[in-house]
Amino acid sequence: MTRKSVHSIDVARLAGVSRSAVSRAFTDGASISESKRLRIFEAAKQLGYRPNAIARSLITSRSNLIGLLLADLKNPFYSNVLDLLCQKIQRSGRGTLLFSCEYADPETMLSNLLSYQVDAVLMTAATLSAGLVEQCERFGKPLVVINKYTESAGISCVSCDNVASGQLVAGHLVARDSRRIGYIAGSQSTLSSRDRERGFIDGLRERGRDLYARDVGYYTYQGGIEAARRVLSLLPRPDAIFCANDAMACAVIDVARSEFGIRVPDDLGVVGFDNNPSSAANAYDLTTVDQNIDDLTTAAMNILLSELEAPSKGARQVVVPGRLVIRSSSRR
Amino acid sequence: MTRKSVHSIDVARLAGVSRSAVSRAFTDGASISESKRLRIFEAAKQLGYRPNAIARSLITSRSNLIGLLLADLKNPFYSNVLDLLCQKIQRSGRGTLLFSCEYADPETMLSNLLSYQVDAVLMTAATLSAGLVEQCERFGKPLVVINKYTESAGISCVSCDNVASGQLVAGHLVARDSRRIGYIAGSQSTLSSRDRERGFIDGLRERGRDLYARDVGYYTYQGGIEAARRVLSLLPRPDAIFCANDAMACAVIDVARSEFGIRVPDDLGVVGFDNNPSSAANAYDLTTVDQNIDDLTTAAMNILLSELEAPSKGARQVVVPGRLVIRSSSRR
DNA sequence: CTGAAAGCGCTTACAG
DNA sequence: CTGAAAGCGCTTACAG
Repeated sequence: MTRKSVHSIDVARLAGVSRSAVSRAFTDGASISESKRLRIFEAAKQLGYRPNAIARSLITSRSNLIGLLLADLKNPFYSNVLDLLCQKIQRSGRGTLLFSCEYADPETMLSNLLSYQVDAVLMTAATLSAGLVEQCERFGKPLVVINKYTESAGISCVSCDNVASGQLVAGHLVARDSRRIGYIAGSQSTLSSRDRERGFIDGLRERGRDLYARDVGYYTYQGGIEAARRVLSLLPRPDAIFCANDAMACAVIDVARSEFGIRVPDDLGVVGFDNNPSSAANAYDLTTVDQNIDDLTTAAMNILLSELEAPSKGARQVVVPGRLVIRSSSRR
Repeated sequence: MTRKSVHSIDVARLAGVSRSAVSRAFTDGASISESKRLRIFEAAKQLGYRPNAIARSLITSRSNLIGLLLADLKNPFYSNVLDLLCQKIQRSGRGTLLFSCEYADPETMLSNLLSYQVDAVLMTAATLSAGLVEQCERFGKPLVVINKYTESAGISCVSCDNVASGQLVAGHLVARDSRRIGYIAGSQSTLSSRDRERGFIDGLRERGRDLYARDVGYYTYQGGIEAARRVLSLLPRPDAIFCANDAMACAVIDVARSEFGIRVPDDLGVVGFDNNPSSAANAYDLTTVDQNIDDLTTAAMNILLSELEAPSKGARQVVVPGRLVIRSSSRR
């Protein structure tokens, strides 16, 4: 049953040509007569032949594979990023080799990726260790990082303009005349949360306000629940809270309504970050910052592709503006 | 800068052995003395060598890659499935080659997968066409389908027990004494939605009830909104609605509360399917059926791995029971 | 246990 | 445009 698989030589015989010709028929821009190419395609179709991408990779030293290093796929932000990246990689005629850093060492996963000779690496997981960067450099593979950057390093990275987005939110909350304004951070260690906070605080200061309260929710719904309980226990109560992501913002709304009897937005304005699809649902109708994932992933792919064509152009940094989406959770 | 990459011959020279020995050092169970293996590892580490997985694949005709054919990654159910599969594939010492069928022809994507000589194929996307099955068979690659099965075909598939789960929900709603019970289907064409409906209706009948209303929401929040508007306009109104997934169930709750002033669960019990993380949030606190994704993906991997060890055992079908998670959206 | 040699399936200068 | 030949980096009988 497991029939012997078909190779270029089989196609060559059937079409009455050489293996070289078969190879050329499947190579864009190779010099081969149109009639011969057609004859070969005919034979190939009849036999169900497609070139072995593994053998091709070995000889051309281009695998046409992009390596992805991800984590936290339960978070809709990351799964949406993956979705778009995967589609864009496909559209470029390549394939996606995926490794998750959840419960796995990022350097080992990168090493796996590189052993498959991926042409380039995209990552959103893990903080950018020196080892990761060095490994990519040693293999001469372009590395593009999405939304997880270090301040240092000459690494190409694409991220949302977290500082400016924080400022946007500050402007919005001041405009609605919130007085006691809180911030719930994602985690202390991520630059994205710190940048959002920095922009937010700067934005408040510029408008003559100070941060009234601050807590940490670790980017999770449950963490948000606990932070919300602490922050909403303050007296006088905050009248607006900005959260570093949507999951925590939804938690704040839930705690406010069900445990404190606080009306949202009347007594409390709430703003999130990410614009997750579910944040738009009526029950939350959450004001949030859209990170423009489509632009983010397009920018990442553009860097990657141009780096593949002409390597070593040096690192590029792209910052994509965030878009404030005002919904009823912060109306007044 | 792009330093010449290091190959087994370089390691061999440094360690003073043959290339064969280097290869054996990196092959589990190959006969090589322990001292030599250590010496080789030493040299390899010094040079930063790892065997080229592409070359290895070519010669062994095993790529250690599992091909995934997915779609609808925006749906948390599928992104959670991907997350678990990817981790389990990694843990088996393999890698994940991912293609999305969103806006792409499934047969072409499968062909891409096969051109990379994946050892097996897992799919949740697309309905199982004859072409897909035939292609896998011709290449002698095991194929396991998750939650998208046809009634025919001798294909290994793993799915939630949709019929029994529908019955569970029926039992629950009758027990809470709902009288006018509705069902909102996912789509007519998916067997999963039809099976849930069949089990549900059977379960109602067994308890002497009939379905009071029925509509279709295409598995989306927006589709659920529209279906909810129609179903909730019926007079007398339904007093319970079972939806084929959580997104539609949340839509029903939102429409009931904000457009009809209906109290959930007091005036209307709502039950979903999937147990998405966000369905547990206070605002919905949704009763739902958990598909046990962890069991589902484990079962799929088990079939795959045993098929890789001893091919052609014939198709296996695994049905994983669903678990009814009762929350406040259906309490009385 | 060990090394020399053949070969995995392809592509690509090279010479015509 | 075309084919014969070399070679991509590895693994694995084979003989010792």
